[in-house]
Amino acid sequence: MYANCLIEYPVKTLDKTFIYKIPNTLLSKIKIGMKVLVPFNNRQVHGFILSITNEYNESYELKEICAIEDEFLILNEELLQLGKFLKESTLCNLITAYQTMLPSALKIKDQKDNYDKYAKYVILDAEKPLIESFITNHKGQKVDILTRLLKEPKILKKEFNSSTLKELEKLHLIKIVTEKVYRINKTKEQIKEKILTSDQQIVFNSICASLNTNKTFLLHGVTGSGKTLIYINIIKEVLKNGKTALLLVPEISLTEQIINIFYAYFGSDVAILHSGLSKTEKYDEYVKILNKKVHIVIGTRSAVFAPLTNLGIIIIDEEHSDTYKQDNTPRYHALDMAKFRSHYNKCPLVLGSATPSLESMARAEKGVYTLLTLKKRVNNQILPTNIIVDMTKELKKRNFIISEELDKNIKETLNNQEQVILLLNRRGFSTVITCSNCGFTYKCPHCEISLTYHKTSNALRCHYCGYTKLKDDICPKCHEKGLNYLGMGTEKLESIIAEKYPEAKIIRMDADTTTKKGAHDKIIKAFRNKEYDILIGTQMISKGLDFPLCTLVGIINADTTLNIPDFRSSERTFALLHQASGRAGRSTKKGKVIIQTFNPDNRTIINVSLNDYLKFYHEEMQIRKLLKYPPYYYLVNIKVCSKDYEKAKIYASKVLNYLKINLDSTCLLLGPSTALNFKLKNIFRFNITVKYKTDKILKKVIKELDNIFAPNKDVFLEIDFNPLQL
DNA sequence: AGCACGCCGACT
DNA sequence: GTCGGCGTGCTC
Repeated sequence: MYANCLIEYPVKTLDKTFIYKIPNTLLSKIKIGMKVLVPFNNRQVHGFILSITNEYNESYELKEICAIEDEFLILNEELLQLGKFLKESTLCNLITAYQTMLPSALKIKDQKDNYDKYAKYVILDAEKPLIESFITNHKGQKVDILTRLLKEPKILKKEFNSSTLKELEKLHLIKIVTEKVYRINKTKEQIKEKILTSDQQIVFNSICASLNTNKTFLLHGVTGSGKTLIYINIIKEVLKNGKTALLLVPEISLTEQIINIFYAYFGSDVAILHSGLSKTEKYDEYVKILNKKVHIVIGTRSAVFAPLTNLGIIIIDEEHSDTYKQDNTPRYHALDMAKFRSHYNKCPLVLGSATPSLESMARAEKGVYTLLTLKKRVNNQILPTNIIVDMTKELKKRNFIISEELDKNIKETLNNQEQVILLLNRRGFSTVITCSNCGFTYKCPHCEISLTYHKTSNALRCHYCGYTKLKDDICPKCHEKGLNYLGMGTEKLESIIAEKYPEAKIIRMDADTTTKKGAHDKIIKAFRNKEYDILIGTQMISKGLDFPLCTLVGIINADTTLNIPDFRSSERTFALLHQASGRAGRSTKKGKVIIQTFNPDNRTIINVSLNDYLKFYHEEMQIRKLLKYPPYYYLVNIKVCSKDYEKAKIYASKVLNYLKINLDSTCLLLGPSTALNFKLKNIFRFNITVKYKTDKILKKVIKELDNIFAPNKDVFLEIDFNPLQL
């Protein structure tokens, strides 16, 4: 028998299988998907067995497989195929695909010692009557131990004095056993079952009616409409059928609440997978899944590769979130992987969001996905009232940061013993020039995208098409000398607020205050327990959190994300502001949201204030159609990278030429332009973007291009299909 | 990737 | 004469 093996090195030249003879000693043990050790070019290397054959008729002599690395870690048929799909959709090496699918402790290179954790337990070693008679005839700790063991099947050894245990062991009354334990252990809690509302019931029913199909559902539910409860009920249904469930969430730390609810409902039947776990914890959780100890997996992006078998449902919560796309190789989208698994397992895929991505909504409109809508919040709470404040007017009143309206409302809310959330998204790092007099921002005439200021060249530039304009001090709209840099961090805001409202207790949550493990959870819990009155934070406070006492949300500057030079900036802004406003008034009291902006006429901001996703969606679709962006066109971004500026530049135009010749006229080409991170780690990168309608020819051409560049040493390509950022 | 083979320059 | 530079090519 012979085996085709994939070698551990992630290089193009080794991106193929090598054939080995299976020695007789291993014949019975070896299986497809196993990690093995093989001789390779006078060394021993790790590899995966991809297939086994009994045919071999080449002329050269074969080497034998040395050993099985891990008898129990096996990539099953589904995962092996999923890896191939991952390779195809991102053009990475096959070994890279399999490596990304495994937790770090099980990656092929990791010289695995033993990550398994064991514990010693005491169990009974005699019949019940014998134990009972011993108890009646004796006294002391020995009796205590035995009495407890009659009630509990096993008890941790370290709870008792070991010499006492030894005596009992000698009498053959107890035994000490070693068992594998998992580092994370949760138990079910007693919870009062919530009944679905009639709207929720309708959604639940239509998904349940399709449990044995690979339909994709888009669940568009307003903030606070109780999507989590629907997920729980569907999963219960799936478990009843003996199947398993996969729930993807954008970021675990922000979704602590969901996890806790699931632990409460399902206890040890849940495994979690995310970056916050230690290597060993992750290993444990993975092994739990592999050993079929759990039926439910909750996790972030890479959890889409969880080795669950017999999947009955896949749910992607906050479907629109950017975190589902990996931003380094392989640049996959969890949604695509989920679709593959949904087809493979013939199980439905549910995409949930209050602000679906335009791509998903468009597919739902076309009937590719089944659209399910939850229009009402549970208990019929009304959505918050949104007030737009024109900051250009406030500036004239010398209110730079807090408008009169917001100030008034903060005071009122504090007086009512209610809570305030202030959102300031300073993620827009690239300096944007805005006129403080009239709110004007520069836009590229070709791309309708904000221009970015480049200090080195003293120019404004479009990162999409390369359009460049010299820096100007005078605003072209109002002809005043009002052009200004925008930018203030949460830290500065905190001190301003502290000064303005000295009686209020303030807490800040952003990347700086949440570096430590568990810091997120601490801040959230403290705020929910009303230890603080005002929460200041970046976008991380906007998602899925539930603060019943919060009735006011203030958005300090709604424009920061709007001005990021990206065709998705409107979509992101809408999602962020809508999510943030959804934090207000989730309990009995009505919420209020104050949106401060320099662009009060901006369609996105107006639609946020109207709480109208569909209106936003339709308007934004018009713009995408006009500018030929997704979902009307697909995008692929090719970065031509080199340490040598000239080489990068020359090869970029070569790539462009190659594409021009080989692609048909329905494909549109942009660039080469300098990429957003033009010079990163001393590597220069040029962007070329292709807009296309069908990927039939395109995939082939890009693949070919990739192969042409593979042997090149000083220039390399980074290819990103469906990029979120260019 | 990593190692052998190979063909040219400055040294005991 | 020989040690060693890293260019090229191959790995079941």
